[in-house]
Amino acid sequence: MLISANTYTFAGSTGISRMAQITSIESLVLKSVQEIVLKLYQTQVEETALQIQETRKEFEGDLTVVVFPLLKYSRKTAEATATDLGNALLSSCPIVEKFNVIKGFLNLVIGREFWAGFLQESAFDGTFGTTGISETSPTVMIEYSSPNTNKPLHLGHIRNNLLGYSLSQILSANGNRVIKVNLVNDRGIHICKSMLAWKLFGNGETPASSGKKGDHLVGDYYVRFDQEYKKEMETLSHQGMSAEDAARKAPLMLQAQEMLRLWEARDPEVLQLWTTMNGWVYQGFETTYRELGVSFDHIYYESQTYLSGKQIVAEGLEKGIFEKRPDGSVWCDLTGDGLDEKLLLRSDGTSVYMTQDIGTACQRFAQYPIDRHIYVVGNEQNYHFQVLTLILGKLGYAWARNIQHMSYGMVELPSGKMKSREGTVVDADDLIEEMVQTARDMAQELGKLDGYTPEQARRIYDIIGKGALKYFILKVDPRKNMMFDPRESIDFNGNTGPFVQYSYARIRSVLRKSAEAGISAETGNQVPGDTARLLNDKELSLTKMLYRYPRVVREAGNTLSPALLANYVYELAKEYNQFYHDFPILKEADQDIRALRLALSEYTASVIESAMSLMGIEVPERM
RNA sequence: GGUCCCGUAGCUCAGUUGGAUAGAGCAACAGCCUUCUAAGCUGUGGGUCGUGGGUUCGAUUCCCGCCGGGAUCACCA
Repeated sequence: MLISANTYTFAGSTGISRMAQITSIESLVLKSVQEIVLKLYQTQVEETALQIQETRKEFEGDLTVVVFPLLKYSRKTAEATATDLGNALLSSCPIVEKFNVIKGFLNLVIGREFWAGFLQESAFDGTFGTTGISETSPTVMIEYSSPNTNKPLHLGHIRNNLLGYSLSQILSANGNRVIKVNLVNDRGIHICKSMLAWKLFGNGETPASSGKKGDHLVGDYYVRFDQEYKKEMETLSHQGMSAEDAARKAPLMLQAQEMLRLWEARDPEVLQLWTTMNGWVYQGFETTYRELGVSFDHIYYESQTYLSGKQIVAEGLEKGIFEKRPDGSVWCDLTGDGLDEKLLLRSDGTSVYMTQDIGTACQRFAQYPIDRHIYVVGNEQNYHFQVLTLILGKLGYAWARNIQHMSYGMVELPSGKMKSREGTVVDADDLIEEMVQTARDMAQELGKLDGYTPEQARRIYDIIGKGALKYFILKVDPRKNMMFDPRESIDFNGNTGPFVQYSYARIRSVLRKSAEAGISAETGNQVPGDTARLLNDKELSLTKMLYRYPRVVREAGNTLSPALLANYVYELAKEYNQFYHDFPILKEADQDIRALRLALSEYTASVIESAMSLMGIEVPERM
């Protein structure tokens, strides 16, 4: 459809050349093998039946053809088959320089000319590895963040936001038109709880009067409600009431429910309070979003969309897709799909979470030409999204199949699970500040930024602290639960964001010095004509790693996994650091070799910057 | 109880559509700064891939059972 699986553009938008549009070496070899098998064994094999993979490090070669599946056609031993194939490839496939056979594995060495050509023809300018938008680019809506307005954001939200933003970047880089949306849950009983507590115990406190960040202030009253509510329940049970009754009949709970009724009846006083307190929260959220570097193209509020699902449910009821019970509640029977029955409207006619999501989905697909809709929501809601798509399908919406739940795992702490009410959450703002603080302490201890103005230094602490946090979270496979150990997250060595950033900063330093010395323009580094001859082993393996980048970007898009980029960029930085350690760059006497190393350095920096930006991580010029 | 997810080094994690002797980081120990940033580089030790079967040329990967952990099945969102 959009891009064929095996091709991509070497050069950016400009450099059209003989190699500008080339097929990857894998598909090239694949085709050759197909032809050879047809010729030698008179058999037409499917591409999927052929196995070509990257050669493992401990063997010589770049690509490996696994010949076991071909033995039934060749009717020879694995070694003989592999050797036949190898010889045939040598003559038919010019990029194959030599081969070796170990057991049933045919290891192919790709010639140096190919790698040199790759370096010469590619535009390492930030577009490398990415696919631009075209006429036929699909539109992808991606919902993430989706906070409640009764408490500040915590570590769990951070994972959601970082994933959501990174996925938008990755999908954009894969030639999609991405629309980032946020659905703010700004109404409901939990919102009323903090409103009520503020009204009863707040004494008119405002963010301005107390100096508190708005979302934190409101969150404090949410906690306060819970404390006071518990006290009431205790009193009631001392008076002989059952725990269940106490929970239901505590005055605070009744008052909160009354407040929700008034809100739905658009009581002016309640609406006023609601508008004011939500306003505080939004200001707080805005700050946190800005600090995290995430953004949205459109923000939906549940207060504006929660009614829209009711109409659709009513229509479904008429068509007999749903059923009404004697008490007036409306249900969807999913027992035929192996699930339970699902409530869609309460007996009092009010809507539930599912009703709202049905409504917003319909609204969005009507409003935008969406080809695909991704919800970045925790795996605790797997059931919800399974039901949502099923119901939309039953309602006859063909686009229901274009809905995808990007289900990510929970963040756990060494102390166990995070629970808002028990105060065991890691607050988002606190965490960000701590990481930036740590970056500062460490930089000062190492004397890294001597000579920088305080503003410049602060900017860099910011980049490093946030880089550490983002990388720590994004490097884990999003589908899996992850452990967040604060002590470990603050480590800036090894497989961490700062390690990658440091590698970048060091390259930039070399490039600055080379520009100062007039050796080359900072962006004008080009590999020399006889690169194929000059490349040493380390430079060659660095080149091969750069070559892999476009594939990694695609794979990250296909699997919706920023972790692939993190793993890749870490490997790349490690590879470069070894090269940097082992070979002089500016001090290299041979001008051609020096030019080659400068170019490789610049290309590496460019790919690091690109990969990191797809994760929403900035890189510093110095650190 | 039904459905679903997870189990890889002491800890945190990688491990491509099934492929060769299962890899990193942290932690521990030992080296490398008169040379482009040592937030770096190099080396050592560390594993019955939870467990028992099955599928096949080959299983950490696919299927089944069991053990252990988690999520969910609300007139909460």
